[in-house]
Parts: sequence; C-alpha cells; structure tokens
Amino acid sequence: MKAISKKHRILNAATIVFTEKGYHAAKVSDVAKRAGIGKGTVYEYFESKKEIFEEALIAHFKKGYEEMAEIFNAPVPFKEKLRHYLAFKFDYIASQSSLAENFLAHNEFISVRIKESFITYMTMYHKKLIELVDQGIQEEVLRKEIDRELMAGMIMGISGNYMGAKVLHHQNKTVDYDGVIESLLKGFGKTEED
Amino acid sequence: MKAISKKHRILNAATIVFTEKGYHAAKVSDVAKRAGIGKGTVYEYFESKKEIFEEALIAHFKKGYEEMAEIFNAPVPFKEKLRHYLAFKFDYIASQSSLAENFLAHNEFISVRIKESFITYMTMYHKKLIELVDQGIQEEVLRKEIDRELMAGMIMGISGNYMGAKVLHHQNKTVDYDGVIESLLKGFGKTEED
Amino acid sequence: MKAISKKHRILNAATIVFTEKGYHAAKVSDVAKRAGIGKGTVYEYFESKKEIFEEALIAHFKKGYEEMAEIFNAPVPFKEKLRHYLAFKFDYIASQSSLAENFLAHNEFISVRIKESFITYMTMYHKKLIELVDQGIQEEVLRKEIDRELMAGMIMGISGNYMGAKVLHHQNKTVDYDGVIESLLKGFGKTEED
Amino acid sequence: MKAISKKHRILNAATIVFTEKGYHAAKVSDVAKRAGIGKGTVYEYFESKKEIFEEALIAHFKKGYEEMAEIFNAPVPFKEKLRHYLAFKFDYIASQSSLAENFLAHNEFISVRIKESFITYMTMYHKKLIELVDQGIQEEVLRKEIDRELMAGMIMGISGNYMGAKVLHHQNKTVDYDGVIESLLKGFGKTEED
DNA sequence: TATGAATGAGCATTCATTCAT
DNA sequence: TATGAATGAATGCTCATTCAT
Repeated sequence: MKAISKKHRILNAATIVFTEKGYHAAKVSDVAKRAGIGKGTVYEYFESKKEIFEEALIAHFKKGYEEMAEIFNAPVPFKEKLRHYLAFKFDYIASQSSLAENFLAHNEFISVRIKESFITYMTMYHKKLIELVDQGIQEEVLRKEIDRELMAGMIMGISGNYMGAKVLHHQNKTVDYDGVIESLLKGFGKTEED
Repeated sequence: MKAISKKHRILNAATIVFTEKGYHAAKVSDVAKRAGIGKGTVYEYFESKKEIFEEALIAHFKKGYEEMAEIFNAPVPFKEKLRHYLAFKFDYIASQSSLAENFLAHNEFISVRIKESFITYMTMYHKKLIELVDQGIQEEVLRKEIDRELMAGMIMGISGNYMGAKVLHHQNKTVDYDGVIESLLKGFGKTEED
Repeated sequence: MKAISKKHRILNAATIVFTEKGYHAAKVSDVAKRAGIGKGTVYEYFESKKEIFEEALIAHFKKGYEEMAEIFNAPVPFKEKLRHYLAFKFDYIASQSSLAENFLAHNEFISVRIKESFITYMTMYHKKLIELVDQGIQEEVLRKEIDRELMAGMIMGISGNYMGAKVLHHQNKTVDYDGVIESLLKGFGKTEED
Repeated sequence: MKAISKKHRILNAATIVFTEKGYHAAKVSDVAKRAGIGKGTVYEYFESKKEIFEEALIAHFKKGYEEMAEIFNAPVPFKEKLRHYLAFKFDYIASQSSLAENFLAHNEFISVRIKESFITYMTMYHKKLIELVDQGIQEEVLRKEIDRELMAGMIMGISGNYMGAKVLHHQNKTVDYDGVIESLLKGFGKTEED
C-alpha cells in the first residue's frame, strides 16, 4: 500500500505538471518536487519520463471514463441523463482537457499500447452513448427508425465542441443545455405545419 | 519580393515540419533544410523558433479560414453549402489538424498575440456559421425562431468532432453528410404524428 | 566468524563482478546480489565501492601469489618447476587477468596503500623467480655467471606476455613450454660449432 | 584542412585525458577544455564519448605501430635493430601505455570494429618480429632451425614485460639491453664445455 | 545486524542561437 | 544577404550512499 500510494502521488503530480506545462516543458524534477519526493525516487517507480506521461494519460482516460459512466449508469430518464452528460462534458473540456490535447499533439511519439488504451476507452464511451440513444428510443422520446450511430456521433461532437467552448468560455457564456436537447429532438428545420 | 518569398518558404516548411513532428521534436535545422536554405538564414527572417511556430500558426489559421470562407461565400443553397462545409471540415480534421492540436497542447507557452489572433479567426468563423444559419432561415429551410447561436455551435461541434473522427477514421468509415443534415433539420425526437 | 565469512562472500562476489564488468560498469547492487545479501549490508563491511575494489584487488594479488608460491615451493627439479610455472601463468593470464587489468587502467585512482601492496607482492614474486634461477644454478642447469635479475625478468616477461597470449588465444594455439625452456637455456644464437 | 585539424586536436586532447584519467573518469568537457573548444563542438566531430575513445585508441595503435615499423624497416643489422626495438618498447610501456591498458580493461565494452583493428595491428606487429628473426637467420646470427614463432613470442614477451617494467621503473633501474640480447642468443643454460 | 527505499550529485548529449566570414 | 561552425545551457537518467525500520 505504501508503494501504491507513492506511485499514485507521482501520477497525480505528473498529471498536474503535464497539464500545466505540456510534456516537453515539464521537467521530471518538477514532477518530483510536486510529489514532494526526490528526483531519483521517481525512477524507482517509473522507467522513464515517457512512461510517467503514458501512465498518467491512461489514468486520466480511466478517470474521465468512469466519471462519465457513472452518469450513464444512473437510473435517470433520458433527457435528464443527457443534460447531466452535456453539463459534465462541457465542464470537463473547459477545465482539464490539456492532458488529452497533449496526447493528440504528441501522436507520433505515443506508444501503441497507449493508443490502444485510448481507442478502447473511446469505444466504450461510444457504446455508452449508443446505449443512451437506445434508452431514449425505449422511453419513446426518440423515433425508433433514427440512425443511432449518427445521433451518438452528433452528441459526442456537440459535447466535445471545445473550440467553441474555449471561445465562448472566454466570453463567460453559459450553455443552454435544454436548448441543445430540444434542438436535437426537434431539429432546426421548417416543417409543413410551421 | 525576394525576401517575402523566402519568408513564405520558411513558413511553409515550418508548417510541414511542425505538423509532422510537433513543436519540440522539430528542429530549426529541419525547417531550414526543408526550406532549402541555411540554418542561419532562418534567423534573418525570424527572431526565434517560437516566432516561426507562431507565424506558421497564424498562416495556418488564415489559410483554414480562407478555404472555409470560400465555401461560405459561394452562391449555393443552404443545404448544399452545409454539406460542402461538413465534407471540408471532416477532411481537414482527419488529415491536417496536428498543427492546431499543437497550438492547443502548448497553450501556456503561446503568446497573447497569437491567442488573440486565434480568437479573432474563431470569431470570424463563428460569424460565418451564423450567416449560414441566417441563409437557411432566409431560404425558409430553417425555422426563423430558432436560437441561431445554438445551431451555429452545434454545427461547429458536430463538424469538429475530431475525437470521433479519429476513431472512426481508423475504421475507415465514411460519413453520411446528408443524414447529418437531415437530422439537424428534423431532429431525433418523436413527434405526436409519429 | 560470521562477519568474516560475510566479508569474504562480498569480496568473492566483488571479484567476480569486477572481473566481468570492470570497475565502473559494476554496480554495488550487483555485488550485493551476487553475494546474496542486501545492498545496505555491503556498507556494514566496507566504507565505499572503491574500498571493496581495493580489498578485492589485494585478495586477488594474495591468492595469485600464493598459488604461484605453491609451485615455487614444491620439491621439484628446476626444469619441471619452470614448466609448471609457465603453464600456470599462461592459463592465469588467459583466463582471469581482467581484475589486474582494471587495476592498471585505473592507475591514478588507486590509493597508495594498494599500490604499495601491489609492489610488495610483485617484489615477493620477483624474489621467488630469483630463487628459481638460483635453484637452476645449484642444479647446474644454468651457468653460474649469468645475470640472475635479467633471467628472472625475462621469465616474467615471457610468461606475462598477455598481449601475445590474448592474440594467440583467439587463435586457440597451444604453447610449447618445453620449447620455451630449451630456448631459454640454449638461446637462439649461432655458435661456432653450428 | 580546418576540420581535419580540429578533429585531430580533439583526438590528441582525448588521448591525453583518457590516459590520465581512464575512460570513465574522463569527462567530455575535460576533453573539450583540453582541446581549447566548447563542449558542443566535440559533438560536431564525434557521435559519442565512446566513439572518441575508440578513434583515439585506433590512432594510438597506429602511431605505436608506425614508430615501431620505422625501427624495423631501417637498414640496420639484426642485433642493433633488436636493441633499438627493446629500448623503444621499454620506454613506450613505461611512459604511455595507459590508453592501451584502458582498452584491455574495458574489453567487453569495446566495439568489434576496434577489436579487429587491434588484432590487425598486433598481427602486423607480430609479422615484423618474425621478419626480424628471419633477418637474424639470414645474417647468420641466429640458427636457422629455431622456432621463429617462439622467438618472436619471447621477444614480444620480454619487451612487453610491463608489470616488471613498472616495478623496476619505480626503482629507476635501467635495463641492460645488450645483456638481454646476449642472453637471447646464448641462453642461460650450462653447456658441456662450461 | 540487515535491509532497500529514498536521495541528489554528476554527466552525456541535444539543439536554439550567435557571429565571423 | 547567407551561411554553418561553434557554443553552452538545459535535462533525463544512473547509481553510490544514507538511514529509518
């Protein structure tokens, strides 16, 4: 338990430091200092700086997924669940997306193992979204003939709109989650009765 | 004009090299070699590596914006224009988003001037999307009472879904642009007549 | 006796490890592992890595000298004794000279105490060779007017020809000890009767 | 010519520093300082510290061989040539053998290319010694039925007696070259006429 | 006495930047 | 204006040594 706790401390420190500075600008000694240990100690628990980064990434994916899964697994009606999810995702992106951005920016350098882990979590995440859509169909909020994959993709896209989020966030706008949900359900198009 | 052309050559080379390797892994000498000039010459046109990166970023934003603007400015009906845009954006993300990812990953390190430039382009881009929505309303394809900002945000989100794009791209899936457009117009929700 | 035995175990382990890897490449933890004890325990018996090396060297000198002395002290005629010695020395060099080479290579770094020890053993060794020559004279195999020092030096040189030994060893040549002895006795020169 | 001269300067500096301190204790910055250049400049001419060491070794072998070859190639009678050689070799060992000792001590770490170079020079050197013996036979100073290889090996051994040399050198003894030669020719053994 | 987790001094190497030509 | 040889600051990693248990 001692070792586990120290490894965790390093990983937590690494997540902070990498998020603040990015991979290259972050020094191993920064991570050590933040973890409150000596530089050499870091190397008792990790082989290399790269390994620290990769394990921090995996932990980050895992944590993000688990938090999301908690929302998805709650016994809550479709619309409310969708609103919870959008709110969570938006906050998540606005506040702590840097580590994942680092992952994307250092694409070529990341090991296959980590990429596979990333794909796995993304796939699980995508499956949860499909389940959400299915719940909507079951609850008869969504039409049953819709393209479930497409809707899942659109939800993912909207909720992951971090370019927009960053721009809007700067302007301290709040997001109208109910508006988003209504638009998703009703669409923006003019119908015959309009 | 000689100097301008050489500066451009350096910037083009830099865009390629930074996109391929990321900021830190890219060496100034790589950029010089790619531009077909001597390493020292680069410093006749730029103060530092960082400045090259930042100017390459601005040029990249500008080019991306201009290509997009061309689509938006074309005398084409709303739906077709939206389809053109989605196709363009999806390709763009799938193929050449690395430089922008680098920008995001090195957030803390980027100068204010560049951030402002980024915001400016994002704002112009957002305005173009609002114009697109307005066109849709004018053409009576969209309902006039919709939240224009919200729809613009949703289009931006869907089209910028690069997490999804990357995952899907690996699986070589094609995107059903018409399905996306129809869903945006009609929504996924069950109506009374259904 | 417990402590003595443990110190010996460390020294034996050190001799093996230093011989295999050389001083710098050998880690104290390697020595400890080889001795079957904990890393910290090594420091209960030795002040520093350097001290381990030096004591291992002295033990090595001592052991080498004692093995040689055994040959010299045996009640055996001159020629046979010389042959035994040459065979022993050649094997010794071919197989386990690395530690001594390390000693020579790290000349500046070795403490005076060890150098003096080395000189002492070399002097005792030289004395044994002089005694061997004297035995040869006594047995009337060697002429009594010869330069005893010179002959001792030549025997030492021939038997210590490890450059040659290494090169030849690679080619798996065997050494003609009797030929060497005969040549030492008779010389290579043409005499009037030839 | 500029580059060659600088590479040479580095190699000369390296030879001195490695000889004085041994491979591991010698810092690249020591070599640079000795060569009167910046640390980074060393890496313009060499890939790594190891490469510097290896090239310095090869140059050392080459120089040693060439100096020896000059003696062997001189138009001088056998005995005189042998005396020149012994004097040269003894001095060489007494004064500047450390680099070669380093080579032997770091045996496992040295690249195959260098080992092959070493073997090549040793073989050439051995051949020169055989030629010397042949010259002695031709001049009828040596008997023609002697084992040429054996005599070459003995000369190499005697002249390379650096253990003895070091010990003696400390005691500032001079070597009786003529005595060595006479002993080699006449032997130490008692003949019937004695 | 025995241990091994923790430590940080120390060094090889890289690469942005300078400047003499 | 163009160059690339020269530079040294910066950092990942190793391992001898310490010390709390």
